[in-house]
Amino acid sequence: MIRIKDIAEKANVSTGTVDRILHNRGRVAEDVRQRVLEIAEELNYKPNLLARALVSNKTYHVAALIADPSEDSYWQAPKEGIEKAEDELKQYGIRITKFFFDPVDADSFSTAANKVVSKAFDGILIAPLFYRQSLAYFNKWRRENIPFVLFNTHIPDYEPLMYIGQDSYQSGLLAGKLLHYGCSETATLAVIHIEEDILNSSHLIHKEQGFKDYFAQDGLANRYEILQIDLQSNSQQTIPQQLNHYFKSAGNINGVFVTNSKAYIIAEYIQQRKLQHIKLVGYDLIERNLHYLNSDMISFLINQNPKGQGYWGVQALADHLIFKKKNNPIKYLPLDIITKENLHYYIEADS
Amino acid sequence: MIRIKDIAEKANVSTGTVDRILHNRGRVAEDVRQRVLEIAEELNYKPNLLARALVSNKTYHVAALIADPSEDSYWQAPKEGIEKAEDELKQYGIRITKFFFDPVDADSFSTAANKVVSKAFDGILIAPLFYRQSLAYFNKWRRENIPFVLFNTHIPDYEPLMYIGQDSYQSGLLAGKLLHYGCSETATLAVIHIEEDILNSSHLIHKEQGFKDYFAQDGLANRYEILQIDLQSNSQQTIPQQLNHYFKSAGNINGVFVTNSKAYIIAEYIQQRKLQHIKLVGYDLIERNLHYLNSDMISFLINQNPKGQGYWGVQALADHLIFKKKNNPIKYLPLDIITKENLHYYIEADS
DNA sequence: TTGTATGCGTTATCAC
DNA sequence: GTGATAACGCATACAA
Repeated sequence: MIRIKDIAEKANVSTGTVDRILHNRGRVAEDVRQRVLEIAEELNYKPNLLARALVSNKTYHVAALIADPSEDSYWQAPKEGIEKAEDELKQYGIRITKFFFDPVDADSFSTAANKVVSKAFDGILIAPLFYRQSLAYFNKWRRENIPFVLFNTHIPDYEPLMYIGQDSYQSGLLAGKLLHYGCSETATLAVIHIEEDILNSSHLIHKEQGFKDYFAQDGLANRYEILQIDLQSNSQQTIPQQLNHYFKSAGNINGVFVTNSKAYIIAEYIQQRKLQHIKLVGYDLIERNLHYLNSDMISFLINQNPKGQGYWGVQALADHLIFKKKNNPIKYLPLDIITKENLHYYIEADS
Repeated sequence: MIRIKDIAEKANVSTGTVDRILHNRGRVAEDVRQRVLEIAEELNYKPNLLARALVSNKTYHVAALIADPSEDSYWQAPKEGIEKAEDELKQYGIRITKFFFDPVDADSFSTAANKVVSKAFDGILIAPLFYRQSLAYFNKWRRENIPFVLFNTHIPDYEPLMYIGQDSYQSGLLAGKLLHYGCSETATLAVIHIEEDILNSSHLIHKEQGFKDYFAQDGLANRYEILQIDLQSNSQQTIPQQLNHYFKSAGNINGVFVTNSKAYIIAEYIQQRKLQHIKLVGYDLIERNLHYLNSDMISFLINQNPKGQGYWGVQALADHLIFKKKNNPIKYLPLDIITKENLHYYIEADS
């Protein structure tokens, strides 16, 4: 392994000079600069990250801005991922402060983001559930050169350090495949959005589009009918009543794709109405879904590794802050297909 | 973060003394020993792994004993995983020497293992495909206190540092679920072993057992017929001929589970005979399988993350050698369900 | 039996 | 512009 000292000796300068060149701190003669850079290149110098991390025993304060797990248990997993990463990285000087907001309340998001802004953090991990509210903060952090990592929801064009999360469109395609495989040659399928403001959630639209595009491929187009259903509990009818209506008018529904983590609502309905033949695909390993996965009401859950999203988000910030490593600006986590039989590998994934 | 120095000050001794106590190097007064250990406990001392790795810039020589990828392309992935880990760990002093053997030749395994034994390595990663031949080496390494990690094939009772790999029985259950989900209320299914000496491969038996047990559960037992088929190309008939025979005598086969990475052989047969309605589940993301996965001849491939097995195997040795960390003695990697639509996350998984 | 000094590779400060 | 040098936390050789 080549050290700075090796480069220095070969170039007949001191380690201090080499260091200044390698870090672009100026105060060096141009010819020396050229020579040293050439030698570093030639020797294929790679800094020793251990030594670097050891010497810079600075504390880095990172803010994590996520939805409150007590409002929506889905957010428990990202929180755990963040905490796991913090645990591993705290000896390298990473400190994390978490800020929670209500996932259905844009104002609470802004309130939390304002708290973050008032504190001067070295890096920020954020799940920008609210598009419009997020933009101003992104601009501010970009101006101030504070690195921020997005996860769960992608908002391009604001140069985050990284986006970590799902490929929504692709997951819709996958859901299509799973229902197609489980249904006969011809079938009626429903895409159901539950308790969502669809127009404000581009990722739901992408999921639906992926699902529909799956069945638009050669030979499938006229054999499968795709319904789009919207369920909101705050209307005149309860959700089961609304479902009664849809299921009656559709005649016979063979498969259902729920675009968020609320598949358990459909599963419950299926169970009560004894419609077990309906294949059901949804998202996310939350407890109420797992219950129906284990009783075979839900066929498959697509897992977007929410814990991993939190974990890798913090790791990306650490790579940047501590190790000055460069990462890809985007990291899609695998779309894991979960069924009763492989579930436990994914919920015990603690190593 | 608590340092050795902090403990030393609190105990009114020097850092050298604390160090000797913490590492059990003796030459300390018993009362001092007690006091220091108490203080370390009380302060919750955690050694700084960075500093430790930095100072002990020893080179650790690790041997990796795997099957030759040019004999069976499945082994390309473990090899890549090993190389990826080596790349990450070489700055911490890990050097890996790879030894290849022919996966169908027990003698070549012994030859390779003998080479390993003659060299004095600090740690060994091994895929013990041949049970009987492996045992003597395990005993030797255990006697000499050389840590060895098993992957791909589990041989308990010899105290490896760790086993990393698949849970064969569970993967059989999973295959059962996938075929059950894709078939109608009643069906005939085949478990096919291809080119294997089954009696000598306990993991194939476990897979088959898991598969059968899936269909032994309540309500399924008398609706599904399970055939067991053995294919060997070195008999009088070609494999397609043998398949003709089985398929004819069975009447109608609706689904096939191939217990190793050779599902492509069945896929080819299905395609040529225009039996596309047959659902096919197999193992492993090798190129010939992927081709048929993409053309929908193969419905699902179960991935056992062979690259991850190599990678984590080396990591486990490094944790032990460099960081003196303790790991669980067993690590089952997730049984990933792969279909055309989520495939690319698993083959590009390089981050 | 105990304490001190030195070095690992990098960074940062300071004197020249 | 440049080159010594100290420091990060740990391990260890050697002096006491």
